[in-house]
Amino acid sequence: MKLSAKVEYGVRAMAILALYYKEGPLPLREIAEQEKISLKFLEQIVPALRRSELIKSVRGAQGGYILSRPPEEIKVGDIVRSVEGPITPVDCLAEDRDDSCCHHKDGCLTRQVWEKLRDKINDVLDDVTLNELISLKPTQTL
Amino acid sequence: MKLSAKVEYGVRAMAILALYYKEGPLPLREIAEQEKISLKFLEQIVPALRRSELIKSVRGAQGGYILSRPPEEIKVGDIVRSVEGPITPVDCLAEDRDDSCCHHKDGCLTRQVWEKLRDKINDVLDDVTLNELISLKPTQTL
DNA sequence: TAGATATCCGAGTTATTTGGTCGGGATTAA
DNA sequence: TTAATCCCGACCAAATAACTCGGATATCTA
Repeated sequence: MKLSAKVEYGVRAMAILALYYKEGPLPLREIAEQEKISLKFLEQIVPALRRSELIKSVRGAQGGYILSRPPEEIKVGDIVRSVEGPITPVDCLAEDRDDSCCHHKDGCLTRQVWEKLRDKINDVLDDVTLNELISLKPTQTL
Repeated sequence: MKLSAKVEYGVRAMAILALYYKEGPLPLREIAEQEKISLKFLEQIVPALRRSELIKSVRGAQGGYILSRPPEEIKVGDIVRSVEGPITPVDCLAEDRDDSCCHHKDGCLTRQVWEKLRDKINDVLDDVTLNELISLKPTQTL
């Protein structure tokens, strides 16, 4: 029950972009430095975010990335699903196989839990926007 | 954001054991057949459940496994955590590293979401007992 | 006591996924 | 024109997942 490093980095990157939202495009190099992420690895993560239209790219010198919409309109769930695809706790919930979950024709005993789990995960992640992420600021290292 | 096959099989196996709870120990062979799971793979999954005292084993001929407690007292969350360990959506929530989540000394922007996510996942899974699993019966293949 | 039936244990194997790296091409501001 | 930047695809190593296999140990039944 883990998120991939890609998702974690993706969300961190988006949080940084939220902080710089009003200041025009921010190059990946900056994000990579601030978050201590390999630039090359970051480059591999952001295309998904762009294709989902969560960010826009500005090519060439002085270019970079900028959020497509204000931070309060972007949910963490959007980011997670963009980078990792739809939330599917177990394979049999994938879209392509509407019918046969397991081999049981008489109804699978466990499917309901997994559906509920999937829905709740989406709920939690959709309940937090980038704006909340950067303003609820620090749980403080305490 | 996937559960392992072990967890999925583990929950399925526990559901079967719940169905047979009143009939004494059920051998793995039976479960393996009903759920079309490799016996040898099942053998590798159940020890965790036994060590967590969710099931008891009866060795020798006519032996098998039986739930340690009635189905209504066993939560799906118990099973998942038993087989897969504690729910940690991202590594920095693991127990051993209370302090440094990421490299930020000034408080990590994202940690809160992951904590919330972890808690909600546990909530959902702890909200369903084996009894509910086998009595809410079929979402019907529909 | 002799099977037969089970659990139990640990090592080995294969396939997939993850978490990257690397090289270079296309675009554009200065 | 040069330097900064995004963009794309191939490659790679390590870890993990999903099994398999062989056999030891316990115990019921006959």
